[in-house]
Amino acid sequence: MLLNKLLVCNLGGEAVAGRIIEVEAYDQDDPASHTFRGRTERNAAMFGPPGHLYVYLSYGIHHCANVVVGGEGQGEAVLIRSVEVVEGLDAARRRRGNRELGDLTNGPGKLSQAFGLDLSHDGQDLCSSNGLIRLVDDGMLPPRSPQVGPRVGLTKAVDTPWRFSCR
DNA sequence: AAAGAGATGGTCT
DNA sequence: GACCATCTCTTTT
Repeated sequence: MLLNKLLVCNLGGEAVAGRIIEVEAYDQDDPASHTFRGRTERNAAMFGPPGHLYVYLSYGIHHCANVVVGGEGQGEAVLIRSVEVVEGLDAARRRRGNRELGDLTNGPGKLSQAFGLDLSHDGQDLCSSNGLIRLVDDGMLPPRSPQVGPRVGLTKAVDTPWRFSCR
């Protein structure tokens, strides 16, 4: 379960951490998934070992971050759609053009920008203790039990109810 | 408050 | 050459 874990990044000398509050799942049988048509150069990380990062460029402008799940060769990942910054707010806001908190990391492209993530971080291990990008379970309980709903922002398989949030 | 359009570039056919 | 797992700004109600 990825919800309520912390994404911790130390990039460009600026540490930013955030609590994951919304995610969206993709697997190889999903027409909307990048892995639907098999392995390519771009989606290679999704077929790699779980616990690694998959970053792709969206609409030529934004970066989106996923956590690889499932087993190696499975082509499954979970897109991080929204987080709540708990550390490094100054750096996050500077990268986001000094935007208000409610507009800071409430979208996959926005949070990647706030955390300084880009294509160069594709495939990174999120579980190694000395990594610059990490996924941390701090044992905190979710403020709300997880909600399930249809996915958004897609053109295929829109109704597959694989969006989860605890907002 | 809601709806529409343009930006922009890597990846795949 | 077409397609997008998005965001922001502008226009319209």
